[in-house]
Amino acid sequence: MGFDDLSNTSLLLGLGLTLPSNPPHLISQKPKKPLDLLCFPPPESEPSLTLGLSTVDTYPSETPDLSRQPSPHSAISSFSGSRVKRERDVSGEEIEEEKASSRVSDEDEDGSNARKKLRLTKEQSALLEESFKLHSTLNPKQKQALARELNLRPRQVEVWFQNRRARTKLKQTEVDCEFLKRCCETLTDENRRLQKELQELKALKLAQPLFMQMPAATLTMCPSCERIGGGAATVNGDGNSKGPFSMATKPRFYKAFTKPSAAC
DNA sequence: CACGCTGGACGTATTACCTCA
DNA sequence: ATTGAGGTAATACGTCCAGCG
Repeated sequence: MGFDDLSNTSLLLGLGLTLPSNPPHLISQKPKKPLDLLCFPPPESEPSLTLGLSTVDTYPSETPDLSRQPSPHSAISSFSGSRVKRERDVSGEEIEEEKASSRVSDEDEDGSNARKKLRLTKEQSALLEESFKLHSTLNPKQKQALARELNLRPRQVEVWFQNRRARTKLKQTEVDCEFLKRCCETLTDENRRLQKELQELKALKLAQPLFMQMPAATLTMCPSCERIGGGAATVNGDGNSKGPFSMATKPRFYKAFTKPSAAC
């Protein structure tokens, strides 16, 4: 995902309590470790500051729609009591599978124990990718089937999925980081511009005699926010509004809003 | 040949669940 | 019925390092 893709998305900046909003596949699973902090949206119901994209497709590989397919444990959870037994049975199969697999062995032909690097074929990689798109985690049956299909050991399939998850997450983190950096730059620029505007307005106010100041009715209003005079927000003598969320209650007649504030 | 990158493999920590005393 | 210990399995994470360009 490049930043070109982000151009069509709106930015969400929120501060407050977030209700648990775990994706379905996480709800159906047994609760595991706390989710990664970079997960969007934040899963914990604590006060949080979020900055994210409004599009749901932002993290396709991280939050695949697993609600339509069995998650690694949801398929087993309905068996509750026999869960471990079933998994152990499958693990037994795995051992047999590993013994039977002739493609890779822990030892080389010459008997040395050096770590031999497996190179997956294009077909194997493609099938694994395809499978990962469907579900980023595998239940034992799926792992078994995939391993059989690929002529690999289940352990290799498992490792591949582990690495794939980790590296997908890493990549996404880098993208998020880059995106947040850009947001930060933009907001810094905006802040600088507004500070400058404020200074100029103050200077203008001091320079003008009181009677020459424009009556409120002639002031230009920001067309997009239209907050002047609206609502219950009151403006004190300094132009500062009272109330927790009011802003931009002072008209901005400078520069005629050639560059309306992003806050509007 | 050296170097950096990619990705397969592994070790460890954590968590959940089960069995059993 | 409850509880705590021990065992097992799955996953995340960090790291190593072979192989490749």
